[in-house]
Formats: sequence, C-alpha cells, structure tokens
Amino acid sequence: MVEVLVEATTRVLLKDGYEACTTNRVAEVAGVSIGSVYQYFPDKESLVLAVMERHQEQLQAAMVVRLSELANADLATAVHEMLGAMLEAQRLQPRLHRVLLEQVPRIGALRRLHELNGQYAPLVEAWLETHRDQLGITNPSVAAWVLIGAVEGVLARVLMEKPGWLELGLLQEHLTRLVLSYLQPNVRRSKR
Amino acid sequence: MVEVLVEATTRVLLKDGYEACTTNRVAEVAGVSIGSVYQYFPDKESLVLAVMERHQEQLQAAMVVRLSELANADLATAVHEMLGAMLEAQRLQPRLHRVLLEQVPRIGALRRLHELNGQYAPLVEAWLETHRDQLGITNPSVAAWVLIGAVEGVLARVLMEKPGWLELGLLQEHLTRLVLSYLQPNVRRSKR
Amino acid sequence: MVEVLVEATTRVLLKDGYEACTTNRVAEVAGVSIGSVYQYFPDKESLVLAVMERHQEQLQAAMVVRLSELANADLATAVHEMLGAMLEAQRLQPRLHRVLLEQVPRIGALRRLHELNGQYAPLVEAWLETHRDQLGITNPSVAAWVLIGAVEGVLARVLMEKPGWLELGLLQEHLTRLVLSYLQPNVRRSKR
Amino acid sequence: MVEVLVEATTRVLLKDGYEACTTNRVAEVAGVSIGSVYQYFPDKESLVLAVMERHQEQLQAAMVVRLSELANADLATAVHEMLGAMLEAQRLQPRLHRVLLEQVPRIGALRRLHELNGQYAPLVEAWLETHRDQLGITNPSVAAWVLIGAVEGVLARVLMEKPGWLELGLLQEHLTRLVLSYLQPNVRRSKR
DNA sequence: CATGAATGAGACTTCATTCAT
DNA sequence: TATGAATGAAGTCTCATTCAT
Repeated sequence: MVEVLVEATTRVLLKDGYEACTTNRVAEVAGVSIGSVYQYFPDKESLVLAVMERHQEQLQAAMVVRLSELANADLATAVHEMLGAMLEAQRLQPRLHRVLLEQVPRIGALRRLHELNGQYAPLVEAWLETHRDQLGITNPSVAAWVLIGAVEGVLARVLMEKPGWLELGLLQEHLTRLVLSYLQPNVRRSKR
Repeated sequence: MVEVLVEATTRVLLKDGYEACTTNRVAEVAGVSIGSVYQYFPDKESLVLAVMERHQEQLQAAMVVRLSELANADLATAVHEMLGAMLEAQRLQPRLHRVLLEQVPRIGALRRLHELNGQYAPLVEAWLETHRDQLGITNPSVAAWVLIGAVEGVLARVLMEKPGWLELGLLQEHLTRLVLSYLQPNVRRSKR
Repeated sequence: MVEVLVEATTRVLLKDGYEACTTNRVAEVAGVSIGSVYQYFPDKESLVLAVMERHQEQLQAAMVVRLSELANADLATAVHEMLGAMLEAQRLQPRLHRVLLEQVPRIGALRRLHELNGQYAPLVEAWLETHRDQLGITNPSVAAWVLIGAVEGVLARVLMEKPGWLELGLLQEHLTRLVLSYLQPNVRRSKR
Repeated sequence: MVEVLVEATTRVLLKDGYEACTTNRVAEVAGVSIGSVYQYFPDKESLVLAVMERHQEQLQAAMVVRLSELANADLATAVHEMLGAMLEAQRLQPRLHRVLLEQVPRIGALRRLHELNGQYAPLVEAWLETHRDQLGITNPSVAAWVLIGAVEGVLARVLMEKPGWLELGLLQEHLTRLVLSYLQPNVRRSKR
C-alpha cells in the first residue's frame, strides 16, 4: 500500500506538477480511498518526502553498481567514472528529479533533499582522505563539501536548462576537469 | 506604493516564510488595503518576483562597485576578487536569499531567479573570451555555463547549511581554486 | 444532500433574491459546510440551474396530470384545458418562478430556462400536426413557435405585474381566445 | 458627459456583456475618470438604466415615424404596419436589445424595462377603444395587456433564438394574424 | 468639476484533514 | 483496516464606491 501510494504520488507529480498534487488526487490515482492515505502517511509532505527518498535510493543504487568496478582504478579514471555514474543516474528519471528540484517547496522537503545529497559527503571525504597523497588538498572535509556543492549546482542547471546535455559526453568531460583540476591544481595532466 | 509593497513582502517573507506570505498579510504589514496590492501587482506571484528582482539588483549593484577596481588586475586576482564580491554580496541579505532559494515554488518564480543568474553568463563568457590566451579552455560558452552552475551550487549550499562560513575567508580561497584550476589546469600556480 | 442543497438554494432565492444568494449563504441555510456544496455542485451557477430544473420538472409533472384526461376532448376544450393547466402550474411556486425569471443572470442560466421551455415546442408541433385538418395553419412548426412565445410572454407578464390574476379565470379565457383564434382564424366559433 | 457615459456603457455592454461591464471599464472606455461617472450617476445600476431608456426612446422614435402615416388606414393594415414597425425597430440594435433582455439582472433594471414596454398599454388601449365597433372585444384594457405580453414574448424569442427571422416577412404575417384574429375572432378575413 | 489612488467587504473556491461507519 | 462524505479555515482576487487633491 505504501508502495502504491508513493508510486501514485510520483505519477501525479510527473503528470500534473506539485501544485496539482493534492492528497485526494493521489488517492484517486492510487485507486485508494483518501482515508487510506492518512493511514500510512501523517500528512501531505511526508508523501512527497517518501517520493524523494525512493528516488534518491534509486539514484544511489544505480551509482553503486556503476562504481563497484572502480575499486582500484587510477585517480583520473575514478573521478571520470564517478561523474559519469552521477550523470547517468540523473537520466533515470530526469523529469521527476526536475519537478522535485523546481517545484517542491523547500521548507522541510527540499531541506531533506539536500540532506540526502549530504550523505555523499562522508563518502567523498573518506575517499579524498584515502588518496590524500596524490592530491593537493589540505582540508578534505571542506574540499568534499565544496565539490559536492559544485557538482550539484552544475547538475541542477543541466536538468533545468539543458536536459538534452545529459545524453552528451560533453558534460562529463567538463565536470571531470572541474573536479580533477581542483583536486590536483599543480599537476600537469595529460588531456583526457 | 510599489516600494512599500515590495518592502512589506520582503518583511513577511523573512519573518513568516513563503507559505505564510499571503496577499492579505502583505497588505496588512504594508498598512494598505488589499485592493491596493492588486492595483500594482496582478497576482501574488508577481509580488514575490518583484522582491527577487529588487534583491538581485542589489546584489549586482554591490558587485559592480567591488569589481570596478579590477579593470586591469591579473587573472588570479580578478577571479579571487570577483568571487569575494559574490560572497560579500550574499552577506547583504543572506536570510532573504535563503528564503527565496528554499521556499519559493519554483515554477515561474524560481525559473525567473535562474534567469536572473543567467544574466551573468554572457558577461562571464565575454570575459573568458577576452582572456582566452591565458586560459586552457576551448569552449568559453560551456565553460562559463559550468562555472556559473558550480559557483551557484556552492553558494546555495553555504547559504543553506553553513551561513556562518560567509564571514570566513575559507570559502573564497576554495572557490578561487575551483575556478582558477578549472580555467588553467596545466599551469603551475603559486599558492595564493 | 443534493436535495438539501437545492432546497436551501430555493429558500435563499425566495427570501433574499439572487444577488444575496451566495454559496456561503446557501451552505449556512442548508446547515452544511461550504465544502459540501462544492462536493456536489461545481459552482454557484449549477446550484441555481438545479433549482430551475427541479422547478421545471414540477411544472411539467403538474401539467401532465392535468392533461392526461384530455385525450379525446374537442379542440376548443383541449386548448382551454391546456392553458388552464399551465396557469395552474404557475401557481405552484409563483414567487420562485418570478425570481428565476427576473433576477437570474441570463447568459447560461436563463438560456437554460428557455431551453427548458423549448421542450414544449415538439409536443405542440406534433399536436398541431395531428389536428391539422381542423386548423387553418400552413406551417405547424412556426405556429408552434409563435404560440409558445406568445403564451410565455403573457405568463411572464402576469407573474411580474399581476400575480393576483393567476387566481382568476379571466386570463384563461383570454389566452384561449388568443390561441384558438390564431389557429382557426376563419372559423365562426361560439363564445366560450 | 452623460451622453458620453451612456454611449460607453452601451459599447461595453455590446462588446463584453453585462458581467464584464464594470464601472471602471465604462470610465476607461469613455475616456473619463471613474470619479466623473459618479458625478453623474449615483451607482452602476443607474448607468444601465440610462442605456435602457435611451434604447427604448430610440425604438419609440423609430416607431412613431413609421406609424404617423397610418392615421386612417383600415384595421388590418394598421395592425400589420404597427407590427412591422415594431419588428423593424428591433432591427435597430438587436444585439443591444438582446443583452439587455438576457443578461441584465432584472431586479430594478428589468423591472424598468417592462415598465418602459408598459408605456404602450395606454396607447394600445386607447386605440382599441377607438376601434371598438370593429372589434369583438369586451375589455380593451385586458386585451391591450394580453396583446402586449404576447407580442413581447414572441419578439423576445426571436431575438434570442432566431435573430435572422427579423429580416424575413414571415414573422410579421404570423404576428398580424395572432393579433387580428384575437381582436376579431368572428370575422371572416381575406388572407393577407 | 475632474481626477484616480485607495478602499475593503465579501465572493468564490480549494484542499488537507477527520471520523463515523 | 478501509472508506469517503463532510469539514471549514483560509486563500486569492474583484469591483462598486469614496474622497482628498
């Protein structure tokens, strides 16, 4: 039932946008009574939150698969592949991602979205720590934080303004360069 | 009157957030009749839009002052100062900026906010074009686009998660590094 | 509930007129929440429309009873009785009928009222067709149309200006004469 | 000024209908300040009333011209011409007439419209009185009243449902027959 | 007289939520 | 547990009218 409701909410969000995503509409699309919605979700916001979380889980799952192979790739390859994985993940449900990003009122909900993105921070930080010797950074914690913000910012822009670019390799190159040269500013690198 | 209304909207936005920012409340805080609100603004959204635009103008004005002195600074200094100006601009009304970023329903309004930020694109692009010989970039247009996204992303994160960092020099260093090394990946740079 | 709402609307219409017939007032008089009004009627107009339709049904039902006995009366009697039935029907709720006629904004609603009256046209036409041999008319379709207009016009005038006359036989005689002599202009008739 | 305002109201009524006929819109179309409207008319209703009255005057004026020649025509001709004059009068501003009839809320305003039509009553009555010897009627007062109602009813129907018929002679024949045979039920008449 | 900015009561309508069945 | 009719607070917006200039 929870699944049915989250599914229905996603569908409504996609088809009609956040404004038109009323609890009654969700119940209708789910083929369930409105009462049942409140049996499983305390309020409207939690419905949307659940959609976000499920979406985020899917993104992560998609990335994990892609990244598991990178165990001992070199730095440049690792970054390149990781960003590729992120871009690919965006392609899973770009329209949903965009609606979530654009239309959902942030208080509460978007906050949560950022928290979800924040989950990456420790992972990235740990990774930076591990490769510290190859990197020109002094504060892995801040570096991770800055990188996540920067990549998130570019991804958000793509989604909102140039969704078509998700299909191109273009962005992956640029992001790789952004990240790599930030991490190794003094290193002369061969062009990828 | 327009001024009074925009002012009142800003105040309500700051004090009560977007959800509680109703037209009646704005009128009340402005000390005018609700009718007067609709004499000058066609609907609620346009009120918030006006706040955004005024805010953006203030940001830009603040930056222009700060940047006018950079006419013939060297590349590294120019980037450093430009980012310093942006960070300082954020300090003007960080809470307003945050509310705008976090709570305003995006379709329509946030779209406009991005458009406003998009104004920078041609400027940045032109600047990159001008300094092309010193830069290791091949496509100034995409580079400008990526940089704006990245910086925007980091700034948004600061505002939402670490507003205190706006006061520190920390961020400026990191952003400078992010931008500079992206622009000149192969150049050995002295530590700033 | 639908019944309760139509009933309440009728009451408000009668007591306060169309202008004062607001959805909130109807809900209040019906003793229900305003939300319930919109659960069953899409908007204000449809409420009034429902009143009209119910009223019209009542008129027709009243007439049907009265007319069922006329199956094989002679022409003059048939016309006389039919008009009597119409006049009597008006007496059912003359004040409601008047409010509907006088105050309801016509576009949409009054249009519908005329449509409802237009239902008579085919019946009258068929009847004229049936008795064609006794009548001096060449175009039953136009004749029906003219007669309905004429009778409607007189009835409207009675309602608005001389509601008292509904109680007298006076009008029935005059209308009968109007209709009969129109249908049989060349026939010498004994005074009814 | 009064003239300008009545003119503007007429224009708005025709172009946008009664609902959209707001006082501010009238002022705008008249090229005058809203304040000036209230200098000459106490409220919105009186504006519409003035339009009605001017329209009615025009109808009457048109009819007077047409009827002045009938001084000593025979009965049948007189009726025929009079109805022709009425039909022709409707052609003056059929759309305005229709808006007035259909859309204007009657309380107050439509009442007045009927009063204006009621002006005919004494005239018709007097005329019936004059020709009493040729007519088979006993109560000229009621007869006049009924005839006006009947003709009004047919005219209203034409306007609303078959405005095209105003151009045909068809209606004039039928109305003439309606009126004449009502007035002279026992008289064998040659077909007009 | 003319102006038109300002007024504000109040209309219609939505939608998250409850609760008796 | 599921239902869904009922709720009603609250929101946006309109427009006839006023009154100081």
